[in-house]
Formats: sequence, C-alpha cells, structure tokens
Amino acid sequence: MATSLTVLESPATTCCSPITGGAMSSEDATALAAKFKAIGDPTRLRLLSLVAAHADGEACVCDLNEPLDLSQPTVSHHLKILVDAGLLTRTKRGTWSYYAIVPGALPALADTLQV
Amino acid sequence: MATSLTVLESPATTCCSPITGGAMSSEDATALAAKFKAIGDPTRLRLLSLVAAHADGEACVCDLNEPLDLSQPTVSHHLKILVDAGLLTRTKRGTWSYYAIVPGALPALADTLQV
DNA sequence: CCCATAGATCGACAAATGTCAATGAATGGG
DNA sequence: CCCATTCATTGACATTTGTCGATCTATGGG
Repeated sequence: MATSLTVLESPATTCCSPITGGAMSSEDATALAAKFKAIGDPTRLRLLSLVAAHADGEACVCDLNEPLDLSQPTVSHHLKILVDAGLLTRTKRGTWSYYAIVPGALPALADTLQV
Repeated sequence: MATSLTVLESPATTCCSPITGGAMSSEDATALAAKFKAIGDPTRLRLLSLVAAHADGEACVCDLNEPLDLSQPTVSHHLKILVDAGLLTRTKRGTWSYYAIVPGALPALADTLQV
C-alpha cells in the first residue's frame, strides 16, 4: 500500500454551507445532519477519541472493544457508521482492521458551526 | 414519554474536553453526544439556520412553521429539543414565543471538534 | 365575558436505532 | 490441512425518535 496519497477527493473539506450563513437548503441540512448524527452518540464519540489517542492515530477493533465494555459486533457496528459518515477510514492488514480518523473531517465539521 | 433529557446547562462555553484531547470519559461523551444528537437532524439544523438568519436573530414559531412544511406541534417539538440541549433560548412576549440561538453555544460545540 | 390566535402538551403510531448472540468470512500458524 | 483469531454480517429485540391530529393553556381584543 503506497503510503497513502489519497487526496480525499472531497470528503472532508466540502460538505455544506455553515449553519449561520443564511437559510439552509433541505439537501444541505440532510447531508450535514447525517454527520452530526454519526457523532451524536456517546459510544461513537468515545470511539473517535480512542482512535485519535491511540498510537499512530489508528486502532484495531480489539483495542476498542475492551475500554468500551460493549460486545464486538456492537463496536463494529458503530465503526461502520463512522466510516459511512466519512469520519473514519478502515485499513485491513493481516487479520486486523485498523481504523483512523479521516484527516480534516472533524475540523471541516467544526467549520459549519462557526460564525 | 416524560423523558425531558435536559443537558443541565452551564455557560455554554464549557462543555467537554475536545474529542482529540485524549480518551474521553463516559460522562463527557454522553453530555457532548446529547448536543450533537440535537443537531443531528435535518429539521433542527434548518431551524437553527432559520433562526440565525431571521431579523434580530430571533423568530417565533409562526415564522418557522411555513418554510419547513411541518405541522406546528412537530416544530414546537424540535424547538424544545434544541432548547433543552442549550442551543436555543425561548422568550415569551405576548402571545408569541421567540427563539434565539444561545450566544457562543455553536462555537463552543465547534471547539470540541478542533484539533 | 366570549372568542380568536399562538403555541405547548398529549396520545398514538410507524420507522429508526442500539444492543446482543449466533454465524459467516478471511487470515495466519502449527 | 486444520484450527484459532479477528472482524463483519445476520436476525432478533426493546427502546427511542419523528410525525401528526386532537386537545389544553395562555394572551389579547371586542
């Protein structure tokens, strides 16, 4: 895997206009709400936090399973939601799946809340 | 259902430690997730946007009812969720209820996503 | 007083969500 | 080969959520 060039076609940087930038379109609202909904769950916030705090910014499911005290399928379920929302990446190496935060995704989300 | 789920407001400036600032406590995650969950809905995002874009930064239910094409009870329901989350204030003047964005609430939320 | 208006609350309902146990799929070691 | 490990998927379940119609509670005007 050639050290990730992955220019992230547009995942993080372009999302929606900021909330306070005038009335929102229904489409923008739906797209943006999907991302906020993804982080609108305690378990998923802790997952992001755990991944970010882990060595090299990535962690496998086995690293996340124990501190959350949830079943492995449940953790995988939440990780999938975060990946689908464009907030996490998944990389498989050997038997393990490594999750990492999509670069710039959270700041981009934060920008939509700024004035 | 009498769940209310009040987020227990303090200044709106202090909420939780940022996501990327090390592993999150379960309590912080729950409190922060409640706020993100509040804005994790298209209708509520549009409500915030409409209120922010309205004259003097405040709007009554009658202003919000029509552009959303939802019933009045539904709009009131969403407004209550935003108030309980500490994102909107409600002020009653005469027959009307005026909603406004809590100053600094959104930037404070944004900060928890920044690096 | 009576009534119209604005908005909150209630009761009900379908749909979505979070969780788990069980199972399936891929990988690597003996 | 077989088997253990890691993780994803499936099916099931209770809970929560978004929505509406109906009703209740002010408030203000005649």
